[in-house]
Amino acid sequence: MFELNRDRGNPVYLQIQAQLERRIASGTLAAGDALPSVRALAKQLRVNPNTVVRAYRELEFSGLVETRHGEGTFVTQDAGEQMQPEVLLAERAAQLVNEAKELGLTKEQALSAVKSAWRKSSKPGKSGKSGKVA
Amino acid sequence: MFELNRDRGNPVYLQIQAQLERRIASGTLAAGDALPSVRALAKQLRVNPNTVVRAYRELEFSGLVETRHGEGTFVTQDAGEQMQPEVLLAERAAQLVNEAKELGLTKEQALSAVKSAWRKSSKPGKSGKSGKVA
DNA sequence: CACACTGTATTAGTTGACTAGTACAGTGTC
DNA sequence: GACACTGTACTAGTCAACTAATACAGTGTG
Repeated sequence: MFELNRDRGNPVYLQIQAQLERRIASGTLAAGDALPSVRALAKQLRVNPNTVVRAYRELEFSGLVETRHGEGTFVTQDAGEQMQPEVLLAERAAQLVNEAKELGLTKEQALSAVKSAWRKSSKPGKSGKSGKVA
Repeated sequence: MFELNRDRGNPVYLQIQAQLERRIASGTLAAGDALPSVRALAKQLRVNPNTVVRAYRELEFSGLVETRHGEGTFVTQDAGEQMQPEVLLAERAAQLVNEAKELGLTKEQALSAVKSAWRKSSKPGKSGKSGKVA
């Protein structure tokens, strides 16, 4: 069910977090559902319980789950809402707008950049020389 | 001239890199100009020469400067080009388009997200509950 | 309360990112 | 070649991120 890379550079707890987020986004985990207990998931993934805890904490911080000591960890009511594609994209859009304004660009220029990027991403297109992998 | 924070969490070499990028973007450092020597800048910043080297290497990797052993480090011909606001924004736009496609959204939805973000960023606007600081 | 489950807290080991110290190597001028 | 500059390579120390080991604490059922 879960798949983990134990390479350095992409921490296990982030992978767990991401996979749970995907399940919440897809509705596999719905509001009110219990997540696996930290011990159960840790055993399944052959990982320390604390690593699972770390993932759950991240999810809790972003409001997707809530934990009740002694009971378990549960998907919140508005988790599905937060994982709507439009909501997720809104974060990136905010970043882009932020940078555009810092650079002194107009709204039209920002929109134009997106259109252009959309075009380029449809065709493979040859890019100019190198670039950061980031 | 240069200002450094020696806090953990934002490495000195990245700060040097960023400040040099700003000067290239603004034209203070033009194509063909020599950067300060690694020793000179290191002395001025009270930092190890290798830290400056690290910054120069990053700039070289992104094609903004080129180094000539024994001579110095120089701004490349197309550095100014690369630092055009439109070019910089294009990277973010590509990220946004990428995510939009992964989420299965349309071009119109992506554009709409940007417009909406622009609107929200103009007014202070009250946001909903918490959120990642990221 | 005993028990079996749940999450929580404390402590410690490993590892890579970052910075520094110091020696090496190329360029140009005298 | 000597000298004063330039970048380069190697080695080492410090620190925070990540993971684990293990003990602590709450919940619910018999």
